[in-house]
Amino acid sequence: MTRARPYDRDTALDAALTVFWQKGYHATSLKDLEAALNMKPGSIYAAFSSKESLFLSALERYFRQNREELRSLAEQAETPLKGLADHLRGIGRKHDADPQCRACMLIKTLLDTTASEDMIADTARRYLDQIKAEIAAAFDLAKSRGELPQDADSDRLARRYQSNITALKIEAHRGTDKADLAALAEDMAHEVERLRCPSS
Amino acid sequence: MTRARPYDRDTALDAALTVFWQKGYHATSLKDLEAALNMKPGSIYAAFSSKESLFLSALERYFRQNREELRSLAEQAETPLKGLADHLRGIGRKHDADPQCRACMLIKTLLDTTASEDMIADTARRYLDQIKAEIAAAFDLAKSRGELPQDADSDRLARRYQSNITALKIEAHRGTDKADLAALAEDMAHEVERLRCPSS
DNA sequence: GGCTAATTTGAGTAATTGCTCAATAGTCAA
DNA sequence: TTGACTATTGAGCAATTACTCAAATTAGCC
Repeated sequence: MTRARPYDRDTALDAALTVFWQKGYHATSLKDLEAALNMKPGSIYAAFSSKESLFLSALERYFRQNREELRSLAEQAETPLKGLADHLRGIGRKHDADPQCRACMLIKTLLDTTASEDMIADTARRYLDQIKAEIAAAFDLAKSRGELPQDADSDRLARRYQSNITALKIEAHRGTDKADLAALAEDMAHEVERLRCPSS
Repeated sequence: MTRARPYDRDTALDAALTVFWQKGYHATSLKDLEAALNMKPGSIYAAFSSKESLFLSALERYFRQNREELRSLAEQAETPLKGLADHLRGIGRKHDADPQCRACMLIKTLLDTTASEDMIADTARRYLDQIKAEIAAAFDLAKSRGELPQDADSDRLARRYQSNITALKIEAHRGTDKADLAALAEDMAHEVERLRCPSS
């Protein structure tokens, strides 16, 4: 019996993320993971210690990707506010092939996690807070550029904005059709753009 | 050994709903249910046939309660739009004892459900659609009373409104503190009230 | 080629899963 | 009191769970 090619950590983590995203932490069995990672139980445990630890590593990968996406979007945007508005439109337009992977993985994790898995829920919460901070930074930038009034409350706006993303992704997961989803995203984007200072 | 008092269906369903709400469908074991319902496995299966069927019955109960709450709120409201806005404020104010039971059970179910449990996911989707229809009816009423412009799109407004409720409840589940949650709810409520016809 | 260290393997672990059913306990009309 | 009927019991089932480890396989170095 020949031995399989040594695993590649990132490839394995991506595969794990996909399964966990599709089925959720509890509903994903080691058998599922063995199939997805193409690794036998022993290898999985040698590499990742436990199912929980593997999940946390996959979740971290998801978080990093999302944060990076958000940052690069902020950099490329014409103005901070337009960047935020267009990001919403982008989510509304995107229709992932897999309908099970449309909701935000962090939110899904938060709702799927029991009191007996503090570690996981706390991690998801921390990541969500960090993303909210990124959003708040974008609103701050908009303020410093005069795109938003000086007395605008960045944290409050960020919370509202993140709520919109959460809801929009859940709506996509729910199966809302393309046109309706785009309309919802447009409503949200419009709300962001209405914040703009008349003078700017 | 004395026999336990015969079970009361609604009491049992409420208990089941609580556990399922706290832990989710997958993470809830029959042992958990036995303890919560104070029934032995045999009795549970005699009464509810299967874990899935018990879950569906509990979910239906949750749905009926929510629908009723929404309807009675619509009836009592000063005006339809004010009723909808105040409902959001109410959710923002409410701080349930159990932080695991703050997110909407239908959304939680939708995200927790794998492809292998179509029945459950589809049921949750149907219930969500019915609730959306109730909201749309409230917006329609607002139109017929001149509170909303005649060209307002009730379905679109309803989708947006339901998204707000989803996000608000998830934010509560996340553990956002009272003041911030209330502020978020106020933002959402304000958005509803801004729809009002200037003439009304 | 031969040696060593590092990986992978997969049968097997104990514990838990959802669930069954023969035995038991209670109820109530006759 | 009896006996027929219903509801409850809980030990126990096969299947699955997360996980382990001694043996097998490989790669890297001399």
